[in-house]
Amino acid sequence: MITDARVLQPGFIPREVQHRDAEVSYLSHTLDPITEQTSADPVFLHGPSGVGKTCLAQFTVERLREAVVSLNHQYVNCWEDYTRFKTLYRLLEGLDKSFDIHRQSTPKDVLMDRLRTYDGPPYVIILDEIDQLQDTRLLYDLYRIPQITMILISNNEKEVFASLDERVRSRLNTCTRIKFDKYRVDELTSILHDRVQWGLDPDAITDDQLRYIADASGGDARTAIGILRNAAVAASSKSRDGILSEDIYNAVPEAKAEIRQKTIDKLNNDQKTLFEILLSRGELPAGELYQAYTKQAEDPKTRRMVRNYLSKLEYYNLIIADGENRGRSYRPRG
DNA sequence: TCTCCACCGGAATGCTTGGATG
DNA sequence: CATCCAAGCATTCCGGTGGAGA
Repeated sequence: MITDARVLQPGFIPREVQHRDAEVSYLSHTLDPITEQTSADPVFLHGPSGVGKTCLAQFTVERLREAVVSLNHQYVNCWEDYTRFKTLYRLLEGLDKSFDIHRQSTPKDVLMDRLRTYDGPPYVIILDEIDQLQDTRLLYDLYRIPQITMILISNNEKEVFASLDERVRSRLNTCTRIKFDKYRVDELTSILHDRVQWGLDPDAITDDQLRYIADASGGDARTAIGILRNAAVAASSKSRDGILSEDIYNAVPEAKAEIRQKTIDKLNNDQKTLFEILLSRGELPAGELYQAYTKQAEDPKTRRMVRNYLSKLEYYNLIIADGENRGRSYRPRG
């Protein structure tokens, strides 16, 4: 029944992007100078998760590559590579210039120097989840490298700009910003329909079932495709040639749990402890949470460090922080 | 309305780690 | 092998904030 599993994978880049015509043409237009072998101004893509920001950026760069004779490009997820070193390392990797860098610190800033001396064709870099970068001056440094064109992606426009260093902000304030809204149910349905066409037997699933999935995913394409994948896998493991509604009902919580589990796996022990306390006890004021944590953790960290952990958990959408200052309390999400 | 204080989060400083270097 | 050094994590210090209670 599954004819091509790749199109149901999270990182798959489709050959056509649907319902984002305006965004695609806006982005391509901004990147136009690259076809003349010069770099373009930075672009900032923002909007909630699962609305096609990453997909569209990669898709557009892919298309640009077909039109331009020579062009280097690289995608970096700043959630995973959030330090200056790791980000720079990835960027050099994209130019095949990282071969002799093996450790976390060759002399002071060799990586940046090497990037600065790059004088090849235009280098288009996609920096995803830039709000996770701990050193935002990196953006300023990259901005000043003439060959580099930056596509910046983030969920939260305001927070990013608030956290930026003054010099970066004044530069990026004027750059092109493209806002992405959540997909509507009919849009998601047709996106799913497209994936089915490439990845499943045509009769495996009905339009009504696709619409149900689209509705259940809350406008998030990643979740929707995850649900479709799980339902398809469940059906084919039972050697059926079509997806039953039952497969879909089961796949909804499964897919959501999968996405959540992926982020939980990235937590360290202290962060997990905090999250588990909130899961078992529900909402807690900050003080009580810290007390519970010190009892449970074998080597409790300081209050300040715990605040860092909690803000990380909040960013990961695992917990919700209510209230300001003195009255703040934390509770698990969902 | 004023004062207190729990809590937030920025910044400076300290500690640990592990590849590089002689 | 000993030493060096910056990354990365953690602690310390501290000003800011807003709700509770006098």
